[in-house]
Amino acid sequence: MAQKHAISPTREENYPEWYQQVVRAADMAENSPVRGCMVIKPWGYAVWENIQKNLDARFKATGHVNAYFPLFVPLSFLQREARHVEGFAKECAVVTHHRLEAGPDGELVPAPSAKLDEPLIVRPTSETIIGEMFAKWIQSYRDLPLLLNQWCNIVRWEMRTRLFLRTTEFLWQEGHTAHATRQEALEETDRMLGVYADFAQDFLGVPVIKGVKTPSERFPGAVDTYAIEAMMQDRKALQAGTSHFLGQNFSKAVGIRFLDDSGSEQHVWTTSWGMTTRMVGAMIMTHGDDDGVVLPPCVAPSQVVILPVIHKDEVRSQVMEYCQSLARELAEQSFAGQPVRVEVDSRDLRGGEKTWSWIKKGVPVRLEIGPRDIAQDSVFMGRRDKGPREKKGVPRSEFVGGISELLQEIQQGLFDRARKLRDTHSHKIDSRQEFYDFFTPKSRKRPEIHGGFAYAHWSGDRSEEETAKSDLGVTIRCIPLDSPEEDGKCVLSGKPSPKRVIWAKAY
RNA sequence: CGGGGCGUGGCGCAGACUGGCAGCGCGCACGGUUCGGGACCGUGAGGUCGGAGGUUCAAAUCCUCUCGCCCCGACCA
Repeated sequence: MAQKHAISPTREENYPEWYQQVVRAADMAENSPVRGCMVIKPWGYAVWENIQKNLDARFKATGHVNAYFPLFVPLSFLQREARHVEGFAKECAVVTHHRLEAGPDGELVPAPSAKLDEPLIVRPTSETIIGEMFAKWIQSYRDLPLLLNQWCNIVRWEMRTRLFLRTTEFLWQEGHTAHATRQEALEETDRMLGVYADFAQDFLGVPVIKGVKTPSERFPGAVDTYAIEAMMQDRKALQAGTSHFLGQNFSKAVGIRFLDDSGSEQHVWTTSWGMTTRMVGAMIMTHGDDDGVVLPPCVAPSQVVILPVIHKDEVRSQVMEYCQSLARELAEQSFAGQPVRVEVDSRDLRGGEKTWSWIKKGVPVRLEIGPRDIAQDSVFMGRRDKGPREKKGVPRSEFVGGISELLQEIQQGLFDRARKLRDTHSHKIDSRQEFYDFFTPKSRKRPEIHGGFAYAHWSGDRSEEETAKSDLGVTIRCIPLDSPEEDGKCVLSGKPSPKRVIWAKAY
């Protein structure tokens, strides 16, 4: 008896629970014995590795190089930038001792004699420690720009966590750059925002909007925070990457000075930018369906999985040989500049179960190969962007020759579908009543999927943001960079406004 | 930190009100029948019921204390 869907509940029934079940069914990650920390399992980690590989190439192509800085930051470093401390102090893990010993009850306790003179914090971000090194390395305008990136883990002691979307420890990259002029630093901030947007859209098929954050949503210590915002299938916004223009805030706090070409002392202008394992969650919530994860081909660890159909031992070697040669032939093809990634699944599992395991993992293309297909020199193909039973036979040579186009078609199709969903649920809103209606679910007890992106005017007043947040749980996600200047009135206060901003419920 | 809920084989749960041999479904192992499909039948392995103390002839169940986790809120990539 076939189930209707592989994932229960469906997105419609209970979106947050659907998400958890999808991650689980795809075997991508699970909660660990450590509070708020996840274990990323091989399939999930392979996705992250592909993200890393592609992003890293984009960083290199824009002139950045990788380096590595310590996991620990002296407490006093954090304190140097006033707003920075304020923002991060309440979520810092602190190391106070360097040795354990048996306590009165025989249990291990931190040794009083091994108390650190100055506590260390586990980095929640690395501006201060990297800035400290920058100050040593930068003397002259000839040392600039300095364009570094590091791949590492971060700890932020959040109250509530969810796999990939928000975990106490997470993986990310953080770019840190120093420039001679304000203009150069602004250009860098914008360039990296562009890199993130292109990556999200072209690689992960996640449509994003580039924008600047309001002061209340700004990175602690930044002059301006830019972000890319995406809409998930529950119509909530997810911040998918940030690029900060830090001005001279950190260079003044840490003392990063140089002599310019006229011999006068200046402070450098810095930027920082980051993207995290949250992107895996963003991708899942953008493309996933009621049968599980749907992976865009670019990021899929395996783009094609071959499922040998063997129901008699006599055909085993023939079928396996055909599958192996097909796999080799496919791997000689290329997609997005790389060899097609193919896997032959020879696990000792029942056919249906095996097929469904790959559906739940989100592999773009499945090929079922049995004696019948071999006789016709064809493949029996299923696509993850179509229904699980919507399969068809294709002549082998035609399939192999067209694999690159097929993967491209799936990649593009997923992006288009996601953009359509976002556009369908994005509206210009001009009255307070309409605004409240848009963000109020019909059923209060069990809120249905509702709302979306409201393009509405905002006067720039903080109190209006607070009203929207306390009344509706809605915040300004960003002030879109590409939206035109347009005189209007704030949808909440009626005060004059120069531009529409995006309001939404957010993760 | 405020409000709710839950800890029972690997996973999901029942049993608790009214104390009486620790159960069910899934998964797992083996055998068989099937199989271009998430099949079925049979057999089997696996639990000191989160922990400590108490009441009792007898505690998963009642009482006291304690630890942990999840959900809703505030915080957030």
